[in-house]
Amino acid sequence: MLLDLDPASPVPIYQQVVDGIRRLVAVGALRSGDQVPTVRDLAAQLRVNRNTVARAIQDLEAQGVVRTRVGQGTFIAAAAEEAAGASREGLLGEAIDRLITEARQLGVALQDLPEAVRRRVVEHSHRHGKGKR
Amino acid sequence: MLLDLDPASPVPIYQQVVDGIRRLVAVGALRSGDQVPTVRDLAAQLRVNRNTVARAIQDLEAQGVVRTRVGQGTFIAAAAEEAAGASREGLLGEAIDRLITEARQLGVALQDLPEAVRRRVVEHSHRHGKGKR
Amino acid sequence: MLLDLDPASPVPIYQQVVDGIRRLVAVGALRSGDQVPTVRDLAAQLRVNRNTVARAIQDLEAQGVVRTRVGQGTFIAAAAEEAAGASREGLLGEAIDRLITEARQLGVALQDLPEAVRRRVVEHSHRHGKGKR
Amino acid sequence: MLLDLDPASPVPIYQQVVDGIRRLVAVGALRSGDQVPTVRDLAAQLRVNRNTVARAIQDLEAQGVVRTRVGQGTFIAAAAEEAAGASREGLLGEAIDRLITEARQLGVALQDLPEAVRRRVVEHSHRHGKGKR
DNA sequence: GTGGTCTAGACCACG
DNA sequence: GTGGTCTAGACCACG
Repeated sequence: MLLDLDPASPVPIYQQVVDGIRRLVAVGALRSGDQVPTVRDLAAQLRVNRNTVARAIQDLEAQGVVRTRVGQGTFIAAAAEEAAGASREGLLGEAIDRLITEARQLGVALQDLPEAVRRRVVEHSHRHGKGKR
Repeated sequence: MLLDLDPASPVPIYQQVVDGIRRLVAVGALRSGDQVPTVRDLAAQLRVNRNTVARAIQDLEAQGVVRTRVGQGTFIAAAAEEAAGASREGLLGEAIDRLITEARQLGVALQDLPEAVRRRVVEHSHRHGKGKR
Repeated sequence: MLLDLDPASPVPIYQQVVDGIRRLVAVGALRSGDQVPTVRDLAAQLRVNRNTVARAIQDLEAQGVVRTRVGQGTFIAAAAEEAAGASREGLLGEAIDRLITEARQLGVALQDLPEAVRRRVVEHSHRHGKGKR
Repeated sequence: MLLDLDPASPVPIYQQVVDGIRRLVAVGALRSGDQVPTVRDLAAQLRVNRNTVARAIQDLEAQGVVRTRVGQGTFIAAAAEEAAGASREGLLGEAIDRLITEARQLGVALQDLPEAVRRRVVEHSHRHGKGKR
C-alpha cells in the first residue's frame, strides 16, 4: 500500500486514505478481487489510529469500492472502477471541476482556462526537469 | 457583498466568509480603504450569527487584509492585495497547481491536461446554457 | 497642543490623549491655571471625534488634573502635578513598574535589570546618534 | 500550567492566555513537542469558558506557536521559540524599549534610567519582602 | 476524549 | 452605532 499521508494537511487522514485507495484502483494498482490489508495491518503500516483506517474502509464500502466479507476480509469490489467514479477519468474530472468552480468565483472566463493550464504546465516542466515530465 | 455561503460545505462558514472577502479583494471588487459592511449588517445579510462574522473579520485582520477601528468600522487594509496573497492570477495559479498535483498522482500525462480541461469546459457550457458561458 | 496620536496603536485614542496631557503637565509644558482648548477645538486640531476628546477630558477631571468651570472653560488644576501622580517622577515610576512586572513574569532576577537597561540604552544611543541622546 | 489571569485587566482573558503560553515557551518551561493541556482541562483550571481557551489556542496556532491535531491534542510547534518572537531576551528587550520610549517622551536623560530602575527595584524589595526578591 | 463550529444572548469599550 | 469579549450550551469531526 503506497499511500503517503500528510498529517499537516487540512484534509483529514481518513479522507487521505480513502482518496489514496481510490487512486490506486483508478491507476490499476489495485484490481477487482484483490484483498485489502486488515484494518489492524493497514493502521500499523501507515502508523495511524485504527479507528481512522476503519472509518476510511467504511466509507470505501459505502461508495462500493470495497466489499467486506465477514470472516474473510476486505476485497476490492467487482465493479470498483465504475463505483464511486473511481476511474482515472472520474477522479481527474472531479479535479477539473474544482478548478472550474474556482475560476468562476474569480470571474475568469472559462474559455481562457485551457490556455492558462497549458502555460502553468510548461512552467512546471521547466522547473522540475525535462519538458515531458 | 456578493458572498454566497454553502452551509452544507465541510468548509466552516467563517472560513467561507474569509475566502469570499479575499476573493473580492483579488478581483478588485474591494479596494484599499473601502469599508467592509458592518458585522451586524453582514450577519443579517448572510443570515448567520454576529459572532461567526466577527470571527471571520478578526481572521482577516490577523492576516492583514482588513484594518478595524473599533467604533468606526472595518476597512480594506492598504496592503490588502499582497496580504491576501490574492491577485486573481495567484489564486487561479494555486487552483491549477492543485489540479496538476492530482493529475500527477493519477499518472496522467501533463501535456494532456489542457485538452482535458477544454473538453470539460465545453461540457459545462452545454449543461448550463449557451456555449460562451 | 503637541500630542501625536497613533490610530494604529492598541491604546485607545482617548487614553492617548489623557496620557499626552498628563505628560505635558509633567514636563511643565502645561501649568496650573493654563486653559485647555475646548473639546470642539481640540477635536478639530487632533482630527478625532469630539466624543473621544470629551471622554479624555472627563477622565482627566476625575483624576484631578484639570478642572472645568462651567461657562468659563477647562483649566489645568491647581495641584495638577501631584494629582494623579502626574509628575515626571510619577509617570516614570509607573513605566518602571511595568518593566518590573514583565521581568518578574519572565523569571528575570530583578537585580539584573538595571544592567540590562544600561546595555539597551547604550545600544539605542549608538543606533540613533551621539551617546548623550 | 502556571498561568495567572487577571479578570480585572483590560487585556482580554484569551489574550492573557496567549501571552502566558508564549512566555512559558520563552522561559523554556514549554518546549517543542510538549503537549499543551487540553482545552477542557485548561478551561477548568483557569475557571473560564472552553470557548475562551479554544480561542487562545487557535490564535497561538495562527501564530505558529502550537500545532494542533484534532482528536489528538495540541503541541508546542517545532519552531515555537522563533515563532513566539519569544526568547526571554526578546520579550525583556521589548519591555525595556517601552520604558525608554516613555522616558524620552518625558524628557528624562536616558543615562539616568538604569539608576532610576535600581532605586525602584530596591523599593520593591523592601515593600514585598527580603532584599533579594 | 480531542479540538472546532455555531448560536443566542449579555455586556463592554470606543468614537 | 461600531467592533470585542465572554458564557452556556449544543452539536460535530477526528482518531
